Amino acid sequence: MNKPVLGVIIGPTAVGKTTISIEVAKRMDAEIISADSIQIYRGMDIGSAKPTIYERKDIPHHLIDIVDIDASFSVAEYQGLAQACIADTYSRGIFPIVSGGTGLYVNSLIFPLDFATIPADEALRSSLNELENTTPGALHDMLRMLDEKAAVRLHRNDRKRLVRAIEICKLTGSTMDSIGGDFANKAKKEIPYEPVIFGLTMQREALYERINTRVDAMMSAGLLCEVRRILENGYDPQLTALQGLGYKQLILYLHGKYTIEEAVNAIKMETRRFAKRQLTWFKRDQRIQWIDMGLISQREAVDIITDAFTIAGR
RNA sequence: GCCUCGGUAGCUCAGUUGGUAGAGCAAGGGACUGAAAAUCCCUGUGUCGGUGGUUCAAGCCCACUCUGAGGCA
Repeated sequence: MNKPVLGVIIGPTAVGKTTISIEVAKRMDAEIISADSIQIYRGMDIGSAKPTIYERKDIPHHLIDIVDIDASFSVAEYQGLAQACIADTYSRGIFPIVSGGTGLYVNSLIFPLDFATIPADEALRSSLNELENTTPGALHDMLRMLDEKAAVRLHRNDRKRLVRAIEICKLTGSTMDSIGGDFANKAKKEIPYEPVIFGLTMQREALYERINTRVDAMMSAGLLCEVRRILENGYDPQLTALQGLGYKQLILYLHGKYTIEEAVNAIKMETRRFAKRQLTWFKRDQRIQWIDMGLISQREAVDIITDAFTIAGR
């Protein structure tokens, strides 16, 4: 029995996913499901490079503007919403295209990942962080007692993951292994669709050039006003959402920690590094068919992807 | 024209009494299961401005030379 096809378009920031995805969707009367951890936030438009209302008017886009900036959100929630969204498009006879650059969000759909059902426990988290501050290495030692295998896998400095692992162990009394699957998919679980994945890429130098240009464009489009407005609305600069590229650095500028030039340069630099990390993330998924956007035109890329999606979908 | 101080990694610089170099940042590589634009790990990068000389041995000493900054005239 054939599983329905899921179109997936991934790639580093600024490579041109938005345009390509929309063009492919137009040709196929498809709908787009965003896999972007910043575009989910209402009010973060310019800095997150959200497709504009105009770009979205012909093609329904899902999972953009779904929460407020101070909402707590997680991959697990994303996975649930996206799976429901995908199921809904199938039921309406529509082809779904997942498009985005947040590796973990994408993987939550194209790997059979089961996230532990334990929500965040802020009190536990802050006390664990406190403990690590006073006794460095304490978290790793603690996890070793609770879940030897998880402790081996995590570096002793990787605070966030150590905290999360301890959180799960403490609240369930069991280990990570017994709760979830893993990337290697040893459990041989299956996802309910057949992903056809295209990765957009480009020579590093060209990509970096595009990033620099795009950051300048964001500044002329009024990113600073957007950031100012967010702060005026009373949002705490410490919020996870506001650690996003462009927001974090402009907040530092507004707080007088940076000159405007320094802030803009920092945005460019950190965006380049982010793109590198995205590439590292996606590199290991052998199913991805890579398209070098430096070698072919946008139109050709759209042709290739549309054809592949269409043929697979038959 | 003279004097002084510089020229060492992509950048800013360190380099002991001569034993062919090292920090930070940048960069590259990697990890990633409910914060992921987050978090974390690893790694070099060299005609020491050039040419001669002294020396077993020169980034370091000497001469010449190119070049930058400042000062004096």
